[in-house]
Amino acid sequence: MSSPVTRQLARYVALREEETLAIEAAMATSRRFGPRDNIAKQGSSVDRIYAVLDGFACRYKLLPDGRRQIIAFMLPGDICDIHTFSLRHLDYSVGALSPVEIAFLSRESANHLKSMPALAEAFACNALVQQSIAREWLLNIGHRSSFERLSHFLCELFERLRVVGRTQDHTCEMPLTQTEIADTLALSSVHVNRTLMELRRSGLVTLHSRQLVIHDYPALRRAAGFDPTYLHIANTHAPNG
Amino acid sequence: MSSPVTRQLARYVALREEETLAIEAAMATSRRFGPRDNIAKQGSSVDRIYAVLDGFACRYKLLPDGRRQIIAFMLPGDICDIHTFSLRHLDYSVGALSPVEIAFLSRESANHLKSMPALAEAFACNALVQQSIAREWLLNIGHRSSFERLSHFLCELFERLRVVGRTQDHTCEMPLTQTEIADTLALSSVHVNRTLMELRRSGLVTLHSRQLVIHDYPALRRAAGFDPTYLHIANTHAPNG
DNA sequence: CGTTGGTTTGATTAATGTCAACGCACGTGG
DNA sequence: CCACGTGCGTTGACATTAATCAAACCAACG
Repeated sequence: MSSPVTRQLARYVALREEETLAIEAAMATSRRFGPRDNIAKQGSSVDRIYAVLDGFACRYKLLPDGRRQIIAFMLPGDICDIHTFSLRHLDYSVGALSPVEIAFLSRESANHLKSMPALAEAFACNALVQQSIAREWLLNIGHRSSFERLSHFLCELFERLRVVGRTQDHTCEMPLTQTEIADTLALSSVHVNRTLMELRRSGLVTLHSRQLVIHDYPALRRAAGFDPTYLHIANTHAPNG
Repeated sequence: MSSPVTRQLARYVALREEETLAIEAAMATSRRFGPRDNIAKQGSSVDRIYAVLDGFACRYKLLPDGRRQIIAFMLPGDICDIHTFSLRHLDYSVGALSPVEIAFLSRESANHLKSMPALAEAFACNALVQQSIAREWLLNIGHRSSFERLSHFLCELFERLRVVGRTQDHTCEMPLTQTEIADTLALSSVHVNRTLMELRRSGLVTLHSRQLVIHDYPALRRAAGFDPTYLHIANTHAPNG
Protein backbone atom coordinates (compact mmCIF):
# COMPACT_ATOMS: atom_id res chain seq x y z
CA MET A 1 0.00 0.00 0.00
CA SER A 2 3.00 2.27 -0.13
CA SER A 3 2.83 3.73 -3.63
CA PRO A 4 0.27 6.39 -4.45
CA VAL A 5 -0.58 4.38 -7.56
CA THR A 6 -1.79 1.48 -5.45
CA ARG A 7 -3.68 3.90 -3.32
CA GLN A 8 -5.31 5.45 -6.36
CA LEU A 9 -6.38 2.14 -7.86
CA ALA A 10 -7.63 0.87 -4.53
CA ARG A 11 -10.17 3.70 -4.62
CA TYR A 12 -12.04 1.82 -7.31
CA VAL A 13 -11.81 -1.87 -6.49
CA ALA A 14 -10.73 -3.96 -3.59
CA LEU A 15 -7.22 -5.16 -4.34
CA ARG A 16 -5.86 -8.53 -3.31
CA GLU A 17 -2.24 -8.85 -2.34
CA GLU A 18 -1.36 -10.49 -5.64
CA GLU A 19 -2.66 -7.47 -7.53
CA THR A 20 -0.98 -5.00 -5.24
CA LEU A 21 2.32 -6.77 -5.71
CA ALA A 22 1.90 -6.78 -9.48
CA ILE A 23 1.39 -3.02 -9.45
CA GLU A 24 4.33 -2.38 -7.18
CA ALA A 25 6.50 -4.58 -9.37
CA ALA A 26 5.44 -2.74 -12.51
CA MET A 27 6.29 0.57 -10.85
CA ALA A 28 9.61 -0.62 -9.47
CA THR A 29 11.83 1.21 -11.90
CA SER A 30 11.29 4.91 -12.27
CA ARG A 31 12.96 7.99 -13.62
CA ARG A 32 13.28 11.49 -12.25
CA PHE A 33 12.64 14.69 -14.16
CA GLY A 34 13.20 18.32 -13.26
CA PRO A 35 10.64 21.15 -13.43
CA ARG A 36 10.50 22.03 -17.10
CA ASP A 37 11.61 18.72 -18.53
CA ASN A 38 9.71 17.13 -21.35
CA ILE A 39 8.47 13.61 -20.65
CA ALA A 40 6.70 12.92 -23.94
CA LYS A 41 6.24 14.91 -27.08
CA GLN A 42 3.11 15.48 -29.11
CA GLY A 43 3.20 13.41 -32.28
CA SER A 44 5.53 10.77 -30.90
CA SER A 45 4.41 7.17 -31.14
CA VAL A 46 2.93 5.57 -28.06
CA ASP A 47 5.35 2.90 -26.93
CA ARG A 48 4.97 3.36 -23.20
CA ILE A 49 2.64 4.93 -20.70
CA TYR A 50 3.26 6.77 -17.47
CA ALA A 51 2.43 6.72 -13.83
CA VAL A 52 3.36 9.52 -11.49
CA LEU A 53 4.98 8.35 -8.26
CA ASP A 54 5.85 11.78 -6.93
CA GLY A 55 5.60 15.42 -7.95
CA PHE A 56 3.41 17.21 -10.49
CA ALA A 57 3.34 16.60 -14.22
CA CYS A 58 0.87 17.69 -16.85
CA ARG A 59 -0.44 17.02 -20.31
CA TYR A 60 -0.51 20.08 -22.52
CA LYS A 61 -1.10 21.27 -26.03
CA LEU A 62 0.58 24.08 -27.88
CA LEU A 63 -0.73 26.40 -30.55
CA PRO A 64 1.75 27.32 -33.30
CA ASP A 65 2.13 30.84 -31.89
CA GLY A 66 3.12 29.55 -28.48
CA ARG A 67 -0.16 29.77 -26.60
CA ARG A 68 -0.32 26.78 -24.31
CA GLN A 69 -3.20 24.92 -22.73
CA ILE A 70 -2.60 22.52 -19.89
CA ILE A 71 -5.09 19.76 -20.50
CA ALA A 72 -4.71 17.74 -17.33
CA PHE A 73 -2.63 17.39 -14.23
CA MET A 74 -0.88 14.20 -13.44
CA LEU A 75 -0.50 14.11 -9.68
CA PRO A 76 1.07 11.42 -7.54
CA GLY A 77 -0.81 8.19 -8.17
CA ASP A 78 -2.16 9.23 -11.55
CA ILE A 79 -1.83 6.71 -14.33
CA CYS A 80 -2.42 7.08 -18.05
CA ASP A 81 -5.32 5.29 -19.59
CA ILE A 82 -4.01 1.81 -20.15
CA HIS A 83 -5.73 1.69 -23.55
CA THR A 84 -3.62 4.57 -24.82
CA PHE A 85 -1.51 2.05 -26.70
CA SER A 86 -4.32 1.83 -29.24
CA LEU A 87 -3.43 5.34 -30.36
CA ARG A 88 -0.84 5.70 -33.10
CA HIS A 89 0.48 9.07 -32.06
CA LEU A 90 0.20 11.18 -28.98
CA ASP A 91 -1.99 14.25 -29.55
CA TYR A 92 -0.55 16.08 -26.56
CA SER A 93 2.75 16.51 -24.77
CA VAL A 94 3.64 15.56 -21.24
CA GLY A 95 5.86 17.76 -19.11
CA ALA A 96 7.08 18.00 -15.56
CA LEU A 97 5.85 20.90 -13.45
CA SER A 98 7.95 20.14 -10.40
CA PRO A 99 10.61 17.54 -9.71
CA VAL A 100 8.76 14.34 -10.54
CA GLU A 101 9.31 10.64 -10.36
CA ILE A 102 7.75 8.76 -13.23
CA ALA A 103 7.32 5.03 -13.74
CA PHE A 104 7.13 3.87 -17.35
CA LEU A 105 5.01 0.94 -18.37
CA SER A 106 5.68 -0.99 -21.54
CA ARG A 107 2.87 -2.38 -23.60
CA GLU A 108 3.66 -5.86 -22.28
CA SER A 109 3.72 -4.73 -18.69
CA ALA A 110 0.40 -2.94 -19.17
CA ASN A 111 -1.14 -6.00 -20.78
CA HIS A 112 0.05 -8.12 -17.89
CA LEU A 113 -1.66 -5.83 -15.39
CA LYS A 114 -4.76 -5.56 -17.54
CA SER A 115 -5.03 -9.34 -17.63
CA MET A 116 -6.02 -9.32 -13.96
CA PRO A 117 -9.74 -8.55 -13.94
CA ALA A 118 -9.74 -6.46 -10.78
CA LEU A 119 -6.95 -4.30 -12.16
CA ALA A 120 -8.63 -4.02 -15.54
CA GLU A 121 -11.68 -2.68 -13.74
CA ALA A 122 -9.59 -0.30 -11.66
CA PHE A 123 -7.83 1.02 -14.75
CA ALA A 124 -11.17 1.53 -16.45
CA CYS A 125 -12.48 3.53 -13.48
CA ASN A 126 -9.28 5.51 -13.38
CA ALA A 127 -9.72 6.45 -17.03
CA LEU A 128 -13.36 7.36 -16.51
CA VAL A 129 -12.54 9.67 -13.64
CA GLN A 130 -9.89 11.41 -15.71
CA GLN A 131 -12.45 11.94 -18.44
CA SER A 132 -14.89 13.30 -15.91
CA ILE A 133 -12.27 15.76 -14.75
CA ALA A 134 -11.67 16.89 -18.33
CA ARG A 135 -15.40 17.54 -18.70
CA GLU A 136 -15.45 19.60 -15.54
CA TRP A 137 -12.49 21.61 -16.81
CA LEU A 138 -14.43 22.38 -19.94
CA LEU A 139 -17.19 23.78 -17.78
CA ASN A 140 -14.71 25.58 -15.59
CA ILE A 141 -12.81 27.27 -18.40
CA GLY A 142 -15.86 27.88 -20.49
CA HIS A 143 -18.32 29.31 -18.04
CA ARG A 144 -16.83 30.32 -14.75
CA SER A 145 -15.40 33.74 -13.91
CA SER A 146 -11.74 34.00 -13.12
CA PHE A 147 -12.45 34.05 -9.41
CA GLU A 148 -14.68 31.00 -9.52
CA ARG A 149 -12.29 29.32 -11.88
CA LEU A 150 -9.25 29.69 -9.72
CA SER A 151 -11.18 28.71 -6.60
CA HIS A 152 -12.51 25.64 -8.33
CA PHE A 153 -9.08 24.68 -9.50
CA LEU A 154 -7.66 24.90 -5.99
CA CYS A 155 -10.52 22.84 -4.58
CA GLU A 156 -9.94 20.13 -7.13
CA LEU A 157 -6.21 20.08 -6.57
CA PHE A 158 -6.67 19.77 -2.85
CA GLU A 159 -9.24 16.98 -3.12
CA ARG A 160 -7.16 15.01 -5.54
CA LEU A 161 -4.09 15.25 -3.39
CA ARG A 162 -6.12 14.36 -0.35
CA VAL A 163 -7.29 11.01 -1.71
CA VAL A 164 -3.69 9.96 -2.29
CA GLY A 165 -2.59 11.17 1.12
CA ARG A 166 -0.63 14.19 0.04
CA THR A 167 -2.30 16.79 2.22
CA GLN A 168 -1.90 17.80 5.85
CA ASP A 169 -4.83 19.54 7.47
CA HIS A 170 -5.70 22.35 5.11
CA THR A 171 -2.37 22.47 3.40
CA CYS A 172 -0.89 20.88 0.33
CA GLU A 173 2.02 21.20 -1.98
CA MET A 174 1.48 23.63 -4.83
CA PRO A 175 4.61 24.00 -6.95
CA LEU A 176 3.04 25.75 -9.95
CA THR A 177 4.09 29.19 -11.08
CA GLN A 178 1.38 31.72 -11.83
CA THR A 179 2.18 31.35 -15.50
CA GLU A 180 1.46 27.64 -15.28
CA ILE A 181 -1.80 28.30 -13.46
CA ALA A 182 -2.59 30.74 -16.26
CA ASP A 183 -1.94 28.09 -18.90
CA THR A 184 -4.25 25.78 -16.99
CA LEU A 185 -7.15 28.15 -16.50
CA ALA A 186 -6.83 29.97 -19.81
CA LEU A 187 -6.11 33.30 -18.19
CA SER A 188 -3.15 35.62 -18.47
CA SER A 189 -0.56 35.33 -15.73
CA VAL A 190 -1.21 38.93 -14.75
CA HIS A 191 -4.85 38.19 -14.23
CA VAL A 192 -4.05 35.06 -12.26
CA ASN A 193 -1.91 37.20 -10.00
CA ARG A 194 -4.69 39.69 -9.38
CA THR A 195 -7.27 37.00 -8.82
CA LEU A 196 -4.96 35.20 -6.45
CA MET A 197 -4.55 38.34 -4.42
CA GLU A 198 -8.27 38.79 -4.35
CA LEU A 199 -8.56 35.27 -2.96
CA ARG A 200 -5.99 36.17 -0.34
CA ARG A 201 -7.69 39.41 0.56
CA SER A 202 -10.95 37.50 1.00
CA GLY A 203 -9.15 35.35 3.53
CA LEU A 204 -9.93 32.15 1.65
CA VAL A 205 -6.44 30.90 0.83
CA THR A 206 -2.81 31.83 0.90
CA LEU A 207 -0.28 30.54 -1.54
CA HIS A 208 3.42 30.99 -1.10
CA SER A 209 6.67 29.08 -1.02
CA ARG A 210 5.00 26.31 -3.01
CA GLN A 211 2.43 25.69 -0.29
CA LEU A 212 -1.29 26.13 -0.58
CA VAL A 213 -3.12 26.86 2.67
CA ILE A 214 -6.90 26.85 2.61
CA HIS A 215 -8.20 29.02 5.43
CA ASP A 216 -11.90 28.62 4.82
CA TYR A 217 -12.69 25.56 2.75
CA PRO A 218 -16.49 25.82 2.91
CA ALA A 219 -16.32 29.42 1.72
CA LEU A 220 -13.85 28.48 -1.00
CA ARG A 221 -16.13 25.73 -2.22
CA ARG A 222 -19.07 28.08 -2.21
CA ALA A 223 -17.13 30.69 -4.15
CA ALA A 224 -16.12 28.07 -6.67
CA GLY A 225 -19.43 26.30 -6.93
CA PHE A 226 -17.32 23.22 -6.30
CA ASP A 227 -19.22 19.95 -6.19
CA PRO A 228 -16.72 17.10 -5.87
CA THR A 229 -19.11 14.52 -7.29
CA TYR A 230 -17.29 14.60 -10.60
CA LEU A 231 -14.18 13.24 -8.92
CA HIS A 232 -16.15 10.09 -8.13
CA ILE A 233 -14.47 9.76 -4.79
CA ALA A 234 -17.41 8.04 -3.16
CA ASN A 235 -16.60 4.86 -5.04
CA THR A 236 -13.79 4.08 -2.64
CA HIS A 237 -13.48 0.50 -1.54
CA ALA A 238 -12.02 -0.47 1.78
CA PRO A 239 -8.60 -2.03 1.20
CA ASN A 240 -8.90 -5.80 0.96
CA GLY A 241 -12.64 -5.38 1.48
CA MET B 1 -22.28 -1.79 -43.16
CA SER B 2 -25.50 0.19 -43.09
CA SER B 3 -25.49 1.78 -39.65
CA PRO B 4 -23.22 4.70 -38.93
CA VAL B 5 -22.17 2.88 -35.76
CA THR B 6 -20.69 0.06 -37.76
CA ARG B 7 -19.04 2.57 -39.98
CA GLN B 8 -17.58 4.37 -37.01
CA LEU B 9 -16.18 1.24 -35.39
CA ALA B 10 -14.82 -0.03 -38.69
CA ARG B 11 -12.57 3.03 -38.69
CA TYR B 12 -10.54 1.43 -35.93
CA VAL B 13 -10.38 -2.28 -36.62
CA ALA B 14 -11.27 -4.59 -39.47
CA LEU B 15 -14.65 -6.09 -38.65
CA ARG B 16 -15.66 -9.61 -39.56
CA GLU B 17 -19.23 -10.30 -40.50
CA GLU B 18 -19.95 -11.90 -37.16
CA GLU B 19 -18.95 -8.72 -35.38
CA THR B 20 -20.86 -6.48 -37.74
CA LEU B 21 -23.97 -8.55 -37.20
CA ALA B 22 -23.55 -8.38 -33.44
CA ILE B 23 -23.41 -4.59 -33.61
CA GLU B 24 -26.39 -4.32 -35.88
CA ALA B 25 -28.34 -6.63 -33.61
CA ALA B 26 -27.47 -4.60 -30.54
CA MET B 27 -28.64 -1.43 -32.32
CA ALA B 28 -31.83 -2.98 -33.63
CA THR B 29 -34.21 -1.29 -31.25
CA SER B 30 -34.05 2.45 -31.01
CA ARG B 31 -36.01 5.40 -29.77
CA ARG B 32 -36.67 8.80 -31.25
CA PHE B 33 -36.35 12.12 -29.47
CA GLY B 34 -37.25 15.63 -30.47
CA PRO B 35 -35.00 18.70 -30.41
CA ARG B 36 -34.93 19.71 -26.77
CA ASP B 37 -35.70 16.37 -25.23
CA ASN B 38 -33.66 15.05 -22.38
CA ILE B 39 -32.09 11.66 -22.96
CA ALA B 40 -30.27 11.24 -19.67
CA LYS B 41 -30.01 13.38 -16.57
CA GLN B 42 -26.96 14.28 -14.58
CA GLY B 43 -26.83 12.33 -11.35
CA SER B 44 -28.89 9.44 -12.61
CA SER B 45 -27.44 5.99 -12.26
CA VAL B 46 -25.82 4.40 -15.28
CA ASP B 47 -27.96 1.50 -16.33
CA ARG B 48 -27.62 1.85 -20.06
CA ILE B 49 -25.45 3.57 -22.61
CA TYR B 50 -26.25 5.23 -25.90
CA ALA B 51 -25.40 5.14 -29.54
CA VAL B 52 -26.61 7.76 -31.98
CA LEU B 53 -28.09 6.34 -35.15
CA ASP B 54 -29.28 9.61 -36.60
CA GLY B 55 -29.41 13.27 -35.70
CA PHE B 56 -27.40 15.37 -33.24
CA ALA B 57 -27.27 14.89 -29.50
CA CYS B 58 -24.92 16.31 -26.91
CA ARG B 59 -23.55 15.89 -23.43
CA TYR B 60 -23.77 19.00 -21.34
CA LYS B 61 -23.30 20.37 -17.87
CA LEU B 62 -25.25 23.07 -16.12
CA LEU B 63 -24.19 25.58 -13.54
CA PRO B 64 -26.74 26.34 -10.81
CA ASP B 65 -27.48 29.75 -12.34
CA GLY B 66 -28.32 28.26 -15.71
CA ARG B 67 -25.09 28.75 -17.60
CA ARG B 68 -24.61 25.72 -19.78
CA GLN B 69 -21.57 24.09 -21.30
CA ILE B 70 -21.94 21.55 -24.04
CA ILE B 71 -19.19 19.05 -23.36
CA ALA B 72 -19.37 16.90 -26.45
CA PHE B 73 -21.42 16.26 -29.52
CA MET B 74 -22.85 12.88 -30.22
CA LEU B 75 -23.19 12.63 -33.95
CA PRO B 76 -24.51 9.73 -36.01
CA GLY B 77 -22.32 6.73 -35.28
CA ASP B 78 -21.08 8.00 -31.93
CA ILE B 79 -21.17 5.55 -29.05
CA CYS B 80 -20.62 6.10 -25.36
CA ASP B 81 -17.55 4.65 -23.76
CA ILE B 82 -18.53 1.08 -23.07
CA HIS B 83 -16.82 1.23 -19.70
CA THR B 84 -19.19 3.94 -18.51
CA PHE B 85 -21.06 1.29 -16.54
CA SER B 86 -18.24 1.42 -13.99
CA LEU B 87 -19.47 4.86 -13.00
CA ARG B 88 -22.08 5.08 -10.28
CA HIS B 89 -23.71 8.26 -11.42
CA LEU B 90 -23.61 10.30 -14.57
CA ASP B 91 -21.74 13.57 -14.11
CA TYR B 92 -23.36 15.16 -17.16
CA SER B 93 -26.68 15.22 -18.95
CA VAL B 94 -27.47 14.06 -22.45
CA GLY B 95 -29.88 15.97 -24.64
CA ALA B 96 -31.14 15.98 -28.19
CA LEU B 97 -30.19 18.92 -30.41
CA SER B 98 -32.21 17.85 -33.41
CA PRO B 99 -34.60 14.99 -34.00
CA VAL B 100 -32.45 12.00 -33.06
CA GLU B 101 -32.64 8.28 -33.14
CA ILE B 102 -30.89 6.64 -30.20
CA ALA B 103 -30.10 2.99 -29.56
CA PHE B 104 -29.82 1.98 -25.93
CA LEU B 105 -27.42 -0.71 -24.80
CA SER B 106 -27.90 -2.58 -21.57
CA ARG B 107 -24.96 -3.64 -19.47
CA GLU B 108 -25.40 -7.22 -20.66
CA SER B 109 -25.57 -6.23 -24.28
CA ALA B 110 -22.45 -4.10 -23.88
CA ASN B 111 -20.63 -6.94 -22.17
CA HIS B 112 -21.59 -9.26 -24.98
CA LEU B 113 -20.12 -6.91 -27.57
CA LYS B 114 -17.06 -6.26 -25.44
CA SER B 115 -16.41 -9.99 -25.22
CA MET B 116 -15.45 -10.00 -28.88
CA PRO B 117 -11.82 -8.89 -28.96
CA ALA B 118 -12.04 -6.91 -32.19
CA LEU B 119 -15.01 -4.98 -30.87
CA ALA B 120 -13.36 -4.43 -27.51
CA GLU B 121 -10.46 -2.87 -29.35
CA ALA B 122 -12.77 -0.78 -31.51
CA PHE B 123 -14.65 0.49 -28.46
CA ALA B 124 -11.37 1.36 -26.79
CA CYS B 125 -10.26 3.36 -29.82
CA ASN B 126 -13.62 5.03 -29.98
CA ALA B 127 -13.29 6.13 -26.38
CA LEU B 128 -9.74 7.37 -26.94
CA VAL B 129 -10.79 9.49 -29.87
CA GLN B 130 -13.60 11.04 -27.85
CA GLN B 131 -11.10 11.91 -25.15
CA SER B 132 -8.80 13.39 -27.73
CA ILE B 133 -11.65 15.56 -28.97
CA ALA B 134 -12.36 16.73 -25.45
CA ARG B 135 -8.72 17.75 -25.10
CA GLU B 136 -8.86 19.70 -28.33
CA TRP B 137 -12.00 21.45 -27.12
CA LEU B 138 -10.15 22.52 -24.01
CA LEU B 139 -7.52 24.10 -26.24
CA ASN B 140 -10.17 25.58 -28.48
CA ILE B 141 -12.22 27.18 -25.74
CA GLY B 142 -9.24 28.12 -23.66
CA HIS B 143 -6.93 29.70 -26.15
CA ARG B 144 -8.51 30.47 -29.48
CA SER B 145 -10.25 33.70 -30.43
CA SER B 146 -13.93 33.59 -31.23
CA PHE B 147 -13.22 33.59 -34.94
CA GLU B 148 -10.72 30.75 -34.74
CA ARG B 149 -12.93 28.94 -32.32
CA LEU B 150 -15.99 28.97 -34.48
CA SER B 151 -13.99 28.06 -37.56
CA HIS B 152 -12.37 25.19 -35.74
CA PHE B 153 -15.70 23.96 -34.53
CA LEU B 154 -17.13 23.93 -38.04
CA CYS B 155 -14.09 22.10 -39.39
CA GLU B 156 -14.41 19.43 -36.74
CA LEU B 157 -18.11 19.03 -37.30
CA PHE B 158 -17.62 18.62 -41.00
CA GLU B 159 -14.78 16.10 -40.63
CA ARG B 160 -16.67 14.03 -38.14
CA LEU B 161 -19.75 13.91 -40.29
CA ARG B 162 -17.64 13.11 -43.32
CA VAL B 163 -16.17 9.94 -41.84
CA VAL B 164 -19.63 8.59 -41.22
CA GLY B 165 -20.84 9.56 -44.67
CA ARG B 166 -23.09 12.41 -43.68
CA THR B 167 -21.68 15.10 -45.95
CA GLN B 168 -22.18 15.92 -49.60
CA ASP B 169 -19.43 17.87 -51.31
CA HIS B 170 -18.84 20.85 -49.04
CA THR B 171 -22.16 20.70 -47.31
CA CYS B 172 -23.48 19.07 -44.20
CA GLU B 173 -26.40 19.19 -41.88
CA MET B 174 -26.12 21.76 -39.13
CA PRO B 175 -29.27 21.92 -37.00
CA LEU B 176 -27.86 23.90 -34.07
CA THR B 177 -29.24 27.27 -33.05
CA GLN B 178 -26.79 30.07 -32.40
CA THR B 179 -27.53 29.74 -28.71
CA GLU B 180 -26.47 26.10 -28.82
CA ILE B 181 -23.29 27.02 -30.67
CA ALA B 182 -22.72 29.61 -27.96
CA ASP B 183 -23.11 26.99 -25.23
CA THR B 184 -20.60 24.85 -27.07
CA LEU B 185 -17.95 27.45 -27.65
CA ALA B 186 -18.45 29.35 -24.41
CA LEU B 187 -19.45 32.56 -26.13
CA SER B 188 -22.60 34.63 -25.92
CA SER B 189 -25.16 33.99 -28.62
CA VAL B 190 -24.85 37.60 -29.73
CA HIS B 191 -21.16 37.17 -30.24
CA VAL B 192 -21.68 33.91 -32.10
CA ASN B 193 -24.02 35.77 -34.40
CA ARG B 194 -21.48 38.47 -35.13
CA THR B 195 -18.65 36.01 -35.62
CA LEU B 196 -20.79 33.94 -37.92
CA MET B 197 -21.51 36.97 -40.04
CA GLU B 198 -17.84 37.77 -40.13
CA LEU B 199 -17.22 34.25 -41.40
CA ARG B 200 -19.87 34.79 -44.03
CA ARG B 201 -18.47 38.16 -45.06
CA SER B 202 -15.05 36.54 -45.44
CA GLY B 203 -16.66 34.15 -47.89
CA LEU B 204 -15.56 31.10 -45.91
CA VAL B 205 -18.91 29.56 -45.04
CA THR B 206 -22.63 30.12 -45.13
CA LEU B 207 -25.02 28.70 -42.65
CA HIS B 208 -28.75 28.78 -43.10
CA SER B 209 -31.83 26.57 -43.09
CA ARG B 210 -29.89 24.05 -41.01
CA GLN B 211 -27.28 23.56 -43.71
CA LEU B 212 -23.60 24.38 -43.45
CA VAL B 213 -21.85 25.17 -46.72
CA ILE B 214 -18.09 25.52 -46.68
CA HIS B 215 -17.00 27.69 -49.57
CA ASP B 216 -13.27 27.66 -48.96
CA TYR B 217 -12.19 24.77 -46.80
CA PRO B 218 -8.44 25.38 -46.99
CA ALA B 219 -8.95 28.97 -45.91
CA LEU B 220 -11.31 27.91 -43.14
CA ARG B 221 -8.77 25.43 -41.85
CA ARG B 222 -6.08 28.05 -41.95
CA ALA B 223 -8.25 30.53 -40.10
CA ALA B 224 -9.01 27.91 -37.48
CA GLY B 225 -5.55 26.46 -37.16
CA PHE B 226 -7.35 23.19 -37.68
CA ASP B 227 -5.15 20.11 -37.70
CA PRO B 228 -7.35 17.01 -37.91
CA THR B 229 -4.71 14.74 -36.41
CA TYR B 230 -6.55 14.75 -33.09
CA LEU B 231 -9.51 13.03 -34.72
CA HIS B 232 -7.23 10.07 -35.41
CA ILE B 233 -8.87 9.48 -38.72
CA ALA B 234 -5.74 8.00 -40.31
CA ASN B 235 -6.23 4.83 -38.31
CA THR B 236 -8.97 3.72 -40.67
CA HIS B 237 -8.94 0.08 -41.63
CA ALA B 238 -10.27 -1.17 -44.92
CA PRO B 239 -13.56 -2.97 -44.27
CA ASN B 240 -12.93 -6.68 -43.90
CA GLY B 241 -9.23 -5.94 -44.46
C1' DC C 1 26.94 41.54 -6.11
C1' DG C 2 24.69 40.74 -10.45
C1' DT C 3 21.52 37.65 -12.79
C1' DT C 4 17.50 35.20 -13.23
C1' DG C 5 12.83 33.72 -12.70
C1' DG C 6 8.89 34.76 -10.67
C1' DT C 7 5.60 38.17 -8.60
C1' DT C 8 3.34 42.58 -8.18
C1' DT C 9 1.53 46.94 -9.85
C1' DG C 10 -0.46 50.54 -12.93
C1' DA C 11 -2.10 52.32 -17.36
C1' DT C 12 -4.22 51.27 -21.43
C1' DT C 13 -6.56 48.55 -24.96
C1' DA C 14 -9.07 44.84 -26.99
C1' DA C 15 -12.39 41.28 -26.77
C1' DT C 16 -16.52 39.81 -25.41
C1' DG C 17 -20.77 40.13 -22.58
C1' DT C 18 -25.19 42.32 -21.52
C1' DC C 19 -29.34 44.65 -22.41
C1' DA C 20 -32.83 45.93 -25.31
C1' DA C 21 -35.20 46.28 -29.40
C1' DC C 22 -36.67 44.78 -33.79
C1' DG C 23 -37.55 41.73 -37.78
C1' DC C 24 -38.59 37.65 -39.97
C1' DA C 25 -40.42 33.05 -40.74
C1' DC C 26 -43.36 29.71 -39.23
C1' DG C 27 -47.25 27.60 -37.23
C1' DT C 28 -51.75 27.80 -35.03
C1' DG C 29 -56.28 28.89 -34.05
C1' DG C 30 -60.06 31.76 -35.15
C1' DC D 1 -57.26 33.93 -45.04
C1' DC D 2 -55.81 36.59 -41.33
C1' DA D 3 -54.11 37.77 -36.50
C1' DC D 4 -51.32 36.39 -33.29
C1' DG D 5 -47.67 34.21 -30.77
C1' DT D 6 -43.21 32.21 -30.56
C1' DG D 7 -38.51 31.22 -31.45
C1' DC D 8 -34.61 32.55 -33.62
C1' DG D 9 -31.58 35.80 -35.87
C1' DT D 10 -29.92 40.50 -36.26
C1' DT D 11 -28.46 44.99 -34.73
C1' DG D 12 -26.83 48.91 -31.81
C1' DA D 13 -25.32 51.05 -27.51
C1' DC D 14 -22.98 50.28 -23.60
C1' DA D 15 -20.64 47.74 -19.64
C1' DT D 16 -17.32 44.64 -18.07
C1' DT D 17 -13.79 41.43 -18.01
C1' DA D 18 -9.57 40.19 -18.98
C1' DA D 19 -5.40 40.85 -22.10
C1' DT D 20 -1.41 43.49 -23.09
C1' DC D 21 2.47 46.35 -22.24
C1' DA D 22 5.78 47.96 -19.32
C1' DA D 23 8.13 48.64 -15.23
C1' DA D 24 9.49 47.71 -10.61
C1' DC D 25 10.32 44.49 -7.08
C1' DC D 26 11.91 40.46 -4.62
C1' DA D 27 14.21 36.29 -3.35
C1' DA D 28 17.26 32.66 -4.54
C1' DC D 29 21.60 31.53 -6.26
C1' DG D 30 25.97 31.44 -8.31
